[in-house]
This record gives sequence, C-alpha cells and structure tokens, in this order.
Amino acid sequence: MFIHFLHCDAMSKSNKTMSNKESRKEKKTKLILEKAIVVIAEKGYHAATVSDIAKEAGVAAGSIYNHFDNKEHILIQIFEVKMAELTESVRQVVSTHTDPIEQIRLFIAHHFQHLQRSPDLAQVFQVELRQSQHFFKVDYEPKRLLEYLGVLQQAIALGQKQGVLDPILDRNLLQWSIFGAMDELSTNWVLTSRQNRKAWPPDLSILPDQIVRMFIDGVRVRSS
Amino acid sequence: MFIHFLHCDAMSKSNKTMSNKESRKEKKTKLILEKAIVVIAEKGYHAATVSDIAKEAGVAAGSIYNHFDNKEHILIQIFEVKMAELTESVRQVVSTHTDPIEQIRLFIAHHFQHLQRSPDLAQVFQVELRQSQHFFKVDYEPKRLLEYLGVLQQAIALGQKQGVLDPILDRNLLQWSIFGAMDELSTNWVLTSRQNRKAWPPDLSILPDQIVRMFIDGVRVRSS
DNA sequence: TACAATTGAATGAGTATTCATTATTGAGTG
DNA sequence: CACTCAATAATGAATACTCATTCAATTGTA
Repeated sequence: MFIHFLHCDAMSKSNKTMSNKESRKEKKTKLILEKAIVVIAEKGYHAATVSDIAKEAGVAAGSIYNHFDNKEHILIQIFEVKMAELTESVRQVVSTHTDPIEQIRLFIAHHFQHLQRSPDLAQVFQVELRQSQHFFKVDYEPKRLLEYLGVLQQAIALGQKQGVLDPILDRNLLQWSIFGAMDELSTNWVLTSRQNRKAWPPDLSILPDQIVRMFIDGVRVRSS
Repeated sequence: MFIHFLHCDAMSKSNKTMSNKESRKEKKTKLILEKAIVVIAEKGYHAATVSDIAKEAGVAAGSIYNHFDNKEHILIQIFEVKMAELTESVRQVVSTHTDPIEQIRLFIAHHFQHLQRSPDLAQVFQVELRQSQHFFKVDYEPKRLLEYLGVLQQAIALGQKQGVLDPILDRNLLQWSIFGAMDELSTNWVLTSRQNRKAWPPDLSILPDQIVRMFIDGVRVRSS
C-alpha cells in the first residue's frame, strides 16, 4: 500500500549515508536492548516501565519509540536477536564434530553454558518472555526457535542415517523431548539460583553428560 | 491479632449453619472458576476482563470479589484446585499397578488424557497460567506441582529399589526431564491444535508408549 | 541548511477494584 | 405457618490509577 511512495531516488539517497547512520542507530538500538535485559531481569517485565529501561540506557522515554514500536516489541526483539546469535554460535560449535551423539552433547552443553554465562538473559528467556501476550499466540511464528532446534534435528537425523540411533524413532519426539527437558531444568535453575535457598540443579555444567546418557542409553538396568 | 475477637460462641454459631452456607458459596466459587477457565482460554488472560468472567458466570463484576481477592487470584486458584484434583486422580490410577515402569507409563498417559479431555483447561495450564506475575516468582511455592510430580518420583524410586532402573541415576533429573518433555509436547499440542494448520503432535494418546520407551530403553541402536 | 534524532511533559485509554445500597437467606419465634 | 431480623451475599456505577504512547519543540549531524 505505502510502497508506492518509496520511489528509487529516495531509496538510493538514503542508501548513500546508510552505512554510517544505520550503524549509529543500530548501536543505540542494541544498547537499549542490552539495558532492557538487565532491567527486565531485575524488575520483571510488567513491573519494568519503559521509563526504567530508558533511564538505564541513558535516553529519554520517548526515544525508545525511535527504536521499537512498543514495549512488547522490545521483549520480542530480545528473543529474536539473542536467538539468532545463539543459533549461529551453536551451529559453529556443533559443526566442529561429526559424531552425531557428540553433536547432541555439544548442543546441550552450549545451551546451558549460554544461560549460565548470562544470568539476566537466562531470567528473561526462562521467565519473562513467557509473559508476552503474543510470544505464545497463534499469529506468532516461532521461526527462531525452529531454526535453533534445527541444529539438534540435523544431529538426530545424522545419527539415524549413520545407524547409531533407532531408525523407528520419531525425530520430532526426541527433539522436543530433549528441548523440553533442557528448558525445564533451565527454568528450575534460574528460579532457584536467584533465591536464597539451595539451587537445583546446583550446576548446569554436569548436566549435558547425564542428559545424553539418559536419552541415548536409557535408564533401565541391563544385565549385560 | 484479630483472633481475639473470635470467641467460641461466634465460632460455634457460625459452624451450625456452615455446612449449608459454605456449600452454597463454594458452589458459586467453583462455578466462577469453571467459567473463568472458558473465558480465559478463549480470550487470553489479559484480554479477558473481570466483567467478562462475571458475565459468563451470570453474576455482577463486583461479586467476583466476594470469592477472589483479585483477578490474578482467580488464575492461581484454577491452578491450585485443578492440580489438586489431578494429583488425586493420578495417584489413584498409578496405585492400581505395582510395576514401576508401568506406573511411569500410567502417569504420562493420565497427564495427556487429562489435557486432551479438557481443551480449555489445557490452554490455561500450558499458555495462560505462565502470564501470571506471581506464578513463577520467588514468593510462590510450587507446592502443588511438587505434590503432583511426587507420584512420578515415587515410581522412579520404586524402580531403583527393585533394581529395574539404574541406581546411579539422579532421580530429580529423570523426574524433571520427563515432566519437561511432557510439558513441551503438551504446549506444542495446545498451540497447534487450536490453529488451522496441521497439529503436532497430532494425537497425544500415542505418546506415552513412545516416551516411556525413549526414556527407559534409550534411542541408541543396539547390536543385540 | 535540511534532515534525523532526541526530548520529556502531557495525554488518555482501559479496566481492576471499591463501596454504598439493595436483595436474599434461613434460623428462631409465637 | 407466616413473620421477623441479623447476617450474608450480590449489585454495578463511580473511582482511581498506572503507564504506554504521542508530539511539538529542541538539539545534533553531514
């Protein structure tokens, strides 16, 4: 509809200065996003006001709207941007190995490392994001999540192709079960480690081996 | 502090008529709760106004506050009441069998059956509840959830005691992993089955066997 | 000089909650 | 049975309150 007004001149003109201006504005956008993570992790999404985020980022409240459509858009963008980064880095890590089971282990280990190294982001991902109205809802495509899990999916597929993993197995079932287990353990860790009482699990770093063992070999005692 | 004013006469007097009056009020409380599930499932927690719930229940908006402290309390109560019921019923189902692996299978099957039979409640449990400010937070004790998972925990412990399940295994890890997998699969089912596109998983009833097999025997191909 | 970005006080929308008033209940009473 | 009367419960219009968002004015940039 509005595309008619964007004729070529306007486009090429803005393109000339794009590289500088865009990077300036982009930097501020990223700054606001980083500060938003801190504030939202600390106060919770609903209690954190737009002014709180603006103050933390050192800008005026109204300036937020030069970078984001509305408050919820900030939350969505945290997810979009951070998930894209996470997907890219896990893809690289996993690609360093060719054994599918080791790839699965690396995927899990990378996931937990990422959360453990960024406690504020962990709080936002595991707790605050889920309070978004649209995050869960019909119209929202969990494209980023599927991209991320695609890395795990491929390792599973490779395992089946190589004859290491049961070919009968429903790949989606394993993929979502592993993710569900990771996600639940992550949430438990986030919720308990921010509290006074003893955290469980106390340390995420021992989990990957245990989880892989559990899913790959099962929990049944074998007589062999 | 105020307990001093509740002398015996007052107590016994109110007790006399308690059985009738309490049951009247309790019935209305339950009615509001049931209608709230319908409305919240339909419109979403935030979009559903207190007036919406009141109208659906056939009472005035203000009357809601004779039964609940505030809007969020309704959501919390849905969880409390329905989880107590769920725990009671799964406890009965599981107690009909003595084989620990069968108990685990029954636990999972019962969980999915419950969701599949109550689509509105499923939506509230898997999606809307997580938008509660206090549901996740520090001060809230997930007592009900721990009670529920205690049934699973006991089956796992029994399995280890009987020498069927690996005694080295961290019981909490298995418990939370199974729950995480169930929860993630449930959420996927709720979100996709309410949409136009093809749902995944298409049917929850085939999952229990697959999940038990996956966790108990693992997904590795064995040469035997 | 033109254009972009920033500011922050003012706005207003939306709805949870309150509360003075009215209605209902049911045990006690003659 | 009919009536009384506290106590309980229900009503819904009015309130109160919070912030997200806007925008006219200002400042920065190339």
